[in-house]
Amino acid sequence: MFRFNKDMEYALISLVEMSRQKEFQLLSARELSQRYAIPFKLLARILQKLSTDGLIKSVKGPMGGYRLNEQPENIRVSRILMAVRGEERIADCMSPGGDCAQDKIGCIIKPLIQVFQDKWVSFVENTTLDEFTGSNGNG
Amino acid sequence: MFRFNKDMEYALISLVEMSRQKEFQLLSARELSQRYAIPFKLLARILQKLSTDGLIKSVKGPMGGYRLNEQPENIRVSRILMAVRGEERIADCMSPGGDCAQDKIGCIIKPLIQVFQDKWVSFVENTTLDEFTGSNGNG
DNA sequence: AGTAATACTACTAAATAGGTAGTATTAACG
DNA sequence: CGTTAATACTACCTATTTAGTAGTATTACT
Ligand code: FES
Ligand code: FES
Repeated sequence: MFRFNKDMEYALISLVEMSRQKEFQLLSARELSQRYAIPFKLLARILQKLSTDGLIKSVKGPMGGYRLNEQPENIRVSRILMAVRGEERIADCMSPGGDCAQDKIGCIIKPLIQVFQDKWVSFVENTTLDEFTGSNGNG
Repeated sequence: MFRFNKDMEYALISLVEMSRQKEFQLLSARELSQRYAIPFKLLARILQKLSTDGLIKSVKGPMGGYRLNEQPENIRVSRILMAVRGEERIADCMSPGGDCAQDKIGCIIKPLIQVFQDKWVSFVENTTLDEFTGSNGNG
């Protein structure tokens, strides 16, 4: 609960790495997979999602690979989440029209859940990739 | 990923309900279980965790049950999380001494993960139960 | 033609979440 | 003192989600 999963971790690693490439220089799934010991096919699938979204650009064939399609300062964490995981809420009842079983008497914790949801959305909307690419703490 | 699970949902419902009881009045697991259609044994186990933590007080025997052991304004969400789930981070590498596989070259996304971790902790530390007990939005 | 890259889909394994069951302990009440 | 209704604890099972594997198709450089 409330944990980054591997897909997001791999997506973030890939995007940060790409942001460090020289402009228009491509980075292949194979290269990333080996550099970070990430299962190749798994990583490829994630990169394809980022590509479908338009966050990154893909080039097929030998010498192909991926590169960022946006400036890091324009890449919001919310967009990465959307590309990799699709639309997601912190609880089912936060979906449009969604609700839990206690609708008759009114759910007593919905306001609480809503506060979490709003804060979360605000956070991922206001956090961009470039905030992290500069400082490379070891660890 | 980043979703409330049932345990937390049930814990929150229980705590908010207790905060609405008259002072020192007990609420039993059976009553809560029926009122919210929550599996009894499952709910009982969660309440026992809250009791072990000291968040709520338990009374055994007929006429027994649970009541809040703290003022709602002193119950931080972080404490509820700790009682129900134990120590948890948004990623393994956020644990003391923890790290991902890329320690040689320095993990490029650790600063990013750290930002999330810090913001998250700050949020759950600064959010208390009483912020929600007043407004009971239906839905 | 051969090869090295992405694209797509189906499947499997591992981990987590959610729920069930049974027994022990405690205390009110007749 | 026995019955009963409550919490306390532990083991187990099932369902869902996460993580990883496999195979094939497509594209384009050489
Ligand atoms: S409506 Fe969200 S938990 Fe009840
Ligand atoms: S140290 Fe946290 S993902 Fe690398």
